[in-house]
Amino acid sequence: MKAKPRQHYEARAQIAKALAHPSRLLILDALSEKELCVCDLTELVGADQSTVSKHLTVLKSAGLVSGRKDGSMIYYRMQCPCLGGFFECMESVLKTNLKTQQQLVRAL
Amino acid sequence: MKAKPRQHYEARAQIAKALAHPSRLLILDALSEKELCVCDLTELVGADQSTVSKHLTVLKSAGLVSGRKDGSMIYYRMQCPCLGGFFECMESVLKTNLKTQQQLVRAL
DNA sequence: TGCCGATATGGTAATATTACCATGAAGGCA
DNA sequence: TGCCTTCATGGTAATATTACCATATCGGCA
Repeated sequence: MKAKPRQHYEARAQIAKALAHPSRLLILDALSEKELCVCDLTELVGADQSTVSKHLTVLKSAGLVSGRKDGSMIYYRMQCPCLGGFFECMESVLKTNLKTQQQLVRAL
Repeated sequence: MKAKPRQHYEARAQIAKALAHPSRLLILDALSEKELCVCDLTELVGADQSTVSKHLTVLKSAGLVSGRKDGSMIYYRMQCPCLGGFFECMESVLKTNLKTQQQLVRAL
């Protein structure tokens, strides 16, 4: 591994941080199908509108979603098709973790 | 999208949180090449040994790395080959963000 | 213009994360 | 056994994240 500057990892950590909240993962999951307005997402998440708006700001700052203005509403959409691969990776990690736990239980 | 329980996203957020720190990304990057002991990683990260140990605990709890004991040392290794795909995804997001910024600058 | 619905932002309290120091536990070796 | 090295853990202070309320902004419409 060639040493990369701290800045390199800071930038990547920013993206990971944007993914590190259940509500934001839910939002991304919903947006992976079609674009939705803040009101749709607010209802979906079930939190205060301002809270959802701030989550969207985080996702947008990380470059994971983008907003399209239409009248008084703003439709958000996913910006990164590759995120699907990440979600699959998380699934496989969780599956592996589950197997590991089962083995531990069996060994009792 | 079929509605998934909150728990579903909580579990995934835990994994994303484990990735959401520059030092931990640096550690994973190093471990992607070969297994390393805590002392190697402590020197690499340049933080207190206890700090690095805690980072490793976070990564291990998330199921992203595993430790192998050898004498008085513990060698850590990556547990999830699929993480590479995630890193590529982050790269592509960062690249896209850069392009977007350049376009904004050009539009001035 | 005046009001309303949709979003964003500022303020603030609760909670979580992080780093370091001090210390504990366990293995290797004289 | 006693000491040293390696790693983990408890404590604590600084910082970051998060949620909600209140409010500002902006577009549409009467």
